[in-house]
Amino acid sequence: MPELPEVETSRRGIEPHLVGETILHAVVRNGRLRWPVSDEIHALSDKPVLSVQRRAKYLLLELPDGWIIIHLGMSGSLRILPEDYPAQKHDHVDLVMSNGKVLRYTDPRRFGAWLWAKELEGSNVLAHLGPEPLSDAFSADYLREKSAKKKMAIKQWIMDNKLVVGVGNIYASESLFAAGIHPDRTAQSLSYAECEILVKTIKAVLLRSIEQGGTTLKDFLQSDGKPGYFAQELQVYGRAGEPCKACGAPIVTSKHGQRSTFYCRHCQH
DNA sequence: CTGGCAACCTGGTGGC
DNA sequence: TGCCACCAGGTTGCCA
Repeated sequence: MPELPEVETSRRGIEPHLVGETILHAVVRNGRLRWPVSDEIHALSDKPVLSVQRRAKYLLLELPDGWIIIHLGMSGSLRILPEDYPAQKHDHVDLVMSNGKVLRYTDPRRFGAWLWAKELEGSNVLAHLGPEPLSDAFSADYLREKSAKKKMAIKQWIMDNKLVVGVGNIYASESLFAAGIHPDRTAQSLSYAECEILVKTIKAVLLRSIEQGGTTLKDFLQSDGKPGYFAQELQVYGRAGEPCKACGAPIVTSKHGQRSTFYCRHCQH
């Protein structure tokens, strides 16, 4: 479920329930995630939450002596629940709060992560990440310069976290469609004008999805249990064989790396 | 350094 | 109903 808009939606959903409250302790039912849940998380006790932040697709809970770093992987989600709410099969981690609620992490595929870092700068997972897509650092000048010698397909390149973070498989296809750029184009082949358009459409697509509360695919729910509504606005993702909303030609699908790509042959060049 | 791709894990779907 | 192949929102790590 989680691309950047889903993570930001989760962040906004949980923040008011955590900041100013105290984590009494954690309950780790299954610590075998992408990496083992950090020892410091098992050992949490009586720590106030100072802030809830986000970097790329990582959620960052600031405590007085360090940071809880959470990644939702492919199938993870976070909800705020009453502390006596029964745990289900894939509910792997709870943070039990002083306000009678729990932050519950559910992740069937266990590709997610719960890590601890004393300082964010010392975190392996956050090192080497590119700029945030919604920041001024992600600009046409930047994209053009970084792409000058890249022969990689632009679809794969915009999904590379070293270039820019937060553009996942759904929004890569959606952004390229909105920009009218064919996903097979090499990164270095984009003109400056195309870099400008692509940067602009990536920001617009992500912002719009955040406004809509993320994309509902399979079972993504916001932290209050409501669905995200961006799926209704998807132009190409998951629409193979259906008519392009702009020209009526059938949307086609292909692969870049191991990931499905969706595009319109007529509208994207 | 780059690019390609297998791997991590579970569940849902569609074909036979 | 059963079995099996294949698909899925992300990221790392190993290989050539």
